[in-house]
Amino acid sequence: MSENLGDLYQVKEKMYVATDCIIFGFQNGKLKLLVFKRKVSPLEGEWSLIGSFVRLDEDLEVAGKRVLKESTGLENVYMQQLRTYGKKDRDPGYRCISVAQYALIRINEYDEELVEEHGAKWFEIDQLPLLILDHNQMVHDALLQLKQNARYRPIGFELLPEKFTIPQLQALYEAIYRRELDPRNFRKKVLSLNVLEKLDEKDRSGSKRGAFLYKFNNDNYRDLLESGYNFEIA
Amino acid sequence: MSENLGDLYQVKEKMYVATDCIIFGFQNGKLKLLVFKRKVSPLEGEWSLIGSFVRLDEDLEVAGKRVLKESTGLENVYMQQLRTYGKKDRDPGYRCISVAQYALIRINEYDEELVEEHGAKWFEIDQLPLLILDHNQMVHDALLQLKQNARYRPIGFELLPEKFTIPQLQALYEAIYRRELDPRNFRKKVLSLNVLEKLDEKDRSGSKRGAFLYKFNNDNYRDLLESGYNFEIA
DNA sequence: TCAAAAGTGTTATATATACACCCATGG
DNA sequence: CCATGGGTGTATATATAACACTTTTGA
Repeated sequence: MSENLGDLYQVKEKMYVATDCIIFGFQNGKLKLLVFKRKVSPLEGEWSLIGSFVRLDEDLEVAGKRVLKESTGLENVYMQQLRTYGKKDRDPGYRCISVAQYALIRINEYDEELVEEHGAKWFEIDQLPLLILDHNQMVHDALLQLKQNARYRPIGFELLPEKFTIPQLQALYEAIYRRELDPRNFRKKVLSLNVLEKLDEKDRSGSKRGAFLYKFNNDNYRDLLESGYNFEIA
Repeated sequence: MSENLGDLYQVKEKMYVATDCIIFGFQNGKLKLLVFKRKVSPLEGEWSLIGSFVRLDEDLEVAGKRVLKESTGLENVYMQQLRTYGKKDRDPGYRCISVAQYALIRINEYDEELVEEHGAKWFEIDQLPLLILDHNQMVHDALLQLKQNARYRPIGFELLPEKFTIPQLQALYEAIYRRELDPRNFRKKVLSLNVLEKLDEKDRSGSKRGAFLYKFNNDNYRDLLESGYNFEIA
């Protein structure tokens, strides 16, 4: 029923609707992307994002989560619609529009076997291979939105393990913003937001001295959002 | 070819793809929306956004511009994809996803006859009627994005006539942000951006004394964007 | 003992906010 | 001559940016 003018002209043509997932992870101070090697023709053997056709009885959002689960085993992941790519000749085979969605996952939690089974591989964000169709464009747009989004919501936390150190968090923001941040200013700012809980443990993987672990406090975050504050960092 | 996992399962089903336009205008200090009275069944006589099915040989973006032209006569309008609405039962008739796009138009430039022909009407943004399907949700989302977008790009200018006064511009931002702004601070800020050209004419429609008209300087705007500046106002 | 990362405070600068009066004009 | 909206400047508070040294510890 979303026709209006369409009705008047009696032009009603169905087309394929796909969804492609831009899966971000963060490891060793680097922002990474999970990319898939196509096992089927056409374009077999080329790199692409992980996607699927949307089924008739399936919400768009559900389709995205299904793809993510099928390829990484993960559920309950932060996922957000990016935009829809609908150039008429974007897919040379047949008319197909694609709703791109991006996911932020904890890279230590995914199912490695499943990922391998799907011929997927993590690439550093600035060492991406050529992807099929408009997938490089999708990644480019997703990075831009991630950058903007990170200013207003603490989505950085979605990419870190439950317990993380402040230097790790800083490295993540540096990777997203693609610039260095001052450690004193960063720490001051992020602690002033009052959404981090300091734990008694230390993580010694990054240095001999070790850095204190923190975890994210969701309640305080909600309060903060409601009070109209924003998470602009650096 | 955007299938991947989809291929593996051989699930390939076509569906309808529509586009709906959220058309904003600004008049007498009020933000307004152009809404359409359905002339066809089902839901005949109900208010809805203006939309159409996307044709097989038509870019998504082109479909949006076509709808806008067919309903208002306008071309070369600022238009931007909002997001895609794809709940499986959003349209009770058949499976149809809709790519919402919003347009900012100069309310003094549209083709009144054409609009009337289509049974369309301007509503003030906070006096909108109930719209069909998820169209109220679309408007809600568009308003939010407009608000956020206005902070970083001078899209306010798209809604004003070519020549406008600073009080008009302020009223527009007040309508978008839904709060009052201080006239001294607003003027200072907006002039400091160096994208306004003061003209020798005055507009006396708002007061006896009259207010100087300005126009928007696109070249300086481009420079400003490149230098990384943002248009955050108030 | 030293290399390497963690942690800490202060100052300067820029930006945002608050605020009140005069100006020009048509009616 | 007065009511109405247009136009202006300054002082304060807040946020951001710049900057260098001490601590801890395993190798």
